[in-house]
Amino acid sequence: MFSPPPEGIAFPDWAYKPESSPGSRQIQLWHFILELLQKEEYQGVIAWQGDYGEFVIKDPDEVARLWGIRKCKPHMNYDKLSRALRYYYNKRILHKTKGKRFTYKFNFSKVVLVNYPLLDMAIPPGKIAQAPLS
DNA sequence: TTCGGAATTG
DNA sequence: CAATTCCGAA
Repeated sequence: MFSPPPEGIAFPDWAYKPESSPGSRQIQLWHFILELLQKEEYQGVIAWQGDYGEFVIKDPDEVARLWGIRKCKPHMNYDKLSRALRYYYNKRILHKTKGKRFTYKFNFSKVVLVNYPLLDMAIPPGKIAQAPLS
C-alpha cells in the first residue's frame, strides 16, 4: 500500500509558532516550511522524506511562490529561498541532506529551544542567568 | 545543484 | 536580526 505518514515526524504542538505578541517578528522561513509540511495538500510540493525531520521539496518553484505570497515577495524563487535556508545551517536550525536533490533536514533540538525559551524560566532569586544565544 | 559573500531592507 | 537580492564558484 501507500506508505502511511511516519508518525514520528508529525508535529505535536511545540513546532507551532508561539505567534505574535504585538510587535513580534514575522513568520520565519522554517515556520512556514513546517506549516506546509503539516498539510497534506502540500505533499505535491513538499513532504517528509523518511528520517526524523528530513523533508524533500518536490516543487521548489511552488514552495517559493507560496512563500513569496506569504511575504509579499512576488519575485521569490527557490534560489533565493534556499539562500535563506543556507543561512540556517549556521544557526543550527536546518541542515542539508547531501546526495539527494532538494532534501533538507530539520534540527529539532534547536527548534524546540527556539520555540520555547520560556520553558527555562527557573531563575533563582538574586541570580539572573543569561544564555548567550544567537 | 548547491554553497556562500556582499549589499540592502524592514 | 532575519530575509531579500545579485551573482560568481565548485
